[in-house]
Amino acid sequence: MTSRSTYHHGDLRQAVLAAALDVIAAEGPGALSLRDLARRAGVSHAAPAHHFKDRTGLLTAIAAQGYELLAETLGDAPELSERGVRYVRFAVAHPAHFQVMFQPELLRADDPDLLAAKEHASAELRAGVAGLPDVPDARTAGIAAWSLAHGFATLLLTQNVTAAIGDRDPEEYFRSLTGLVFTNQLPSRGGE
Amino acid sequence: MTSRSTYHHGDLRQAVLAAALDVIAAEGPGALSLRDLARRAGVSHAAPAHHFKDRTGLLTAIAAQGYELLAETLGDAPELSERGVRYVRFAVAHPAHFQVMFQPELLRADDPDLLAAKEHASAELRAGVAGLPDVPDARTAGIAAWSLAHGFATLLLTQNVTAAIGDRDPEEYFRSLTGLVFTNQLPSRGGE
DNA sequence: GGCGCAATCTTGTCAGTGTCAAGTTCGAGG
DNA sequence: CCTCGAACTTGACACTGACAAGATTGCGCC
Repeated sequence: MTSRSTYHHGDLRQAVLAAALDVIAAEGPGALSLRDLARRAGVSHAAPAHHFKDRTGLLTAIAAQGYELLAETLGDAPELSERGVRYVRFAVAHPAHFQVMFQPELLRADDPDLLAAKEHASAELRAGVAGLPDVPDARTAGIAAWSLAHGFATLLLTQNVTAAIGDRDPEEYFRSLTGLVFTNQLPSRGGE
Repeated sequence: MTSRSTYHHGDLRQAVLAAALDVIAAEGPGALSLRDLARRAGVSHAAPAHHFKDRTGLLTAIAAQGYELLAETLGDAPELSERGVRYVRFAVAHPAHFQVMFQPELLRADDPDLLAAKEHASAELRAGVAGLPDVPDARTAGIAAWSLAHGFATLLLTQNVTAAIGDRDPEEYFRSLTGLVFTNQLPSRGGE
C-alpha cells in the first residue's frame, strides 16, 4: 500500500479521503496535513492537491460525503424519534464527517456538490416532521428535535456526557432521553 | 496601539486574548496564528508564547475564560428553562469562546485552570436540575435539557437555523422551543 | 496497432507558521 | 544603586500550503 510500482496510484482520491478521516477522528481537522496524507499514500507531496485543489477542497469533499451518508442513515426511518436515534447513530459511526460538516469556516460554502448533498440530507430531516399530527408549528418542532439530537451527538463526541451514560449504548441512552422529553416528564415553570 | 514607546507592552496577555477572540469569531480557530496576533499587538513574533507557551496554551486559556463566563451567565437563574435561555445567550454573546470550549483536540485537557473553570460551570449546570420535582432520573433530565440548549446554540452559530428563525431574537425563539418540548406538543411513537 | 492527449503524478520553490534557544531590556525590591 | 527575574527580541530550524513546470501514463479514437 505504501510502495507502488506504477506511476499512477490508481485510487489516490479514496486513499487520501480514508487517511484524512482517520486523522480527523483521532486529532481533529486542525491536525490535517496534505503532505502527511501524501506520505501515507506513498505519493509526492503535491499529489493530493490534484484531486482536491485545496485543503479546503478536501474538507469540503468530506463534508459533502458526510451529508450523503447522513441522508442514507436517516433513510426511511418510520417516525420522528427514530430519526433522532439515527442521527446519533450517524454521529457515532462517522465522527470525522460529523465534525467537519458543522465547521463552516473549514468549507467552501458555495461548492455545488456540498450544496446538493446538504439539500439531500435536509430533505430527509424535513420528512421526519412532515406528517406530524396536531403540531401547530411543524417547523419549530423539527428544529426542537434536531437541536436535541444534534446537541446530544455533539456532547457525546466531545466527551461531555461519557461519564453520565457510563457503558450504556449511546443510541439506547438517547432513546431514554427522547422518552423523557416526549412524555413530558420535564417540568416547566413550576408545573404550568 | 500598534506603536509603543516602552520595551514592555504592559498588557500583552489581554491584547493577544482579545485579538484571538476576534480572529476566531470571524474565521474560526484554524485561522489563528500566533505571529499574526503578535503583529496586531505590535510585538515581536515570539512574544505571545511567553504568556501562553503554545498555540494550545492560548486556546486553553480561552476555553477556561469561556467556562468562567458561562458560569457567570448562568448565574442565579431561577429555573431550568431559563438556564437554557442563558446558555443560548452565552453562545451568542461569546461565539469564539463557545467554539473553542467544545473542540477538545485544541485544548490541554489536564490544564488546572481549565479543569477548575469547567467544574465551576458544570456545577451551575447541575444546579439547574437539583431541585426538580417528580423527575425519576434528574441526571438524564439534565442531559436532555443540556442537549437541547447546546444543540440549538451550535446550529445557530453554524448558520443552520438562521433561515428558520428569520429576524426573531434567538433567545426568544429558543423559549418557544422549550415551550413546545415542556408542554408535550411533540408526539411520541404515534401517541403512546 | 499506434498516435495523441489529457489526466495523473513529480519536482522544485516560495512565503508563512510554530517552536525552541539565547540574548536584551526593563522595573521592582532589597 | 544593584541585582534578579519577568517581559520582550532576535535568530534559527523544520514543517506546511500553494503554485508552476515538467515527467509519466493510460485511454480513446483513427
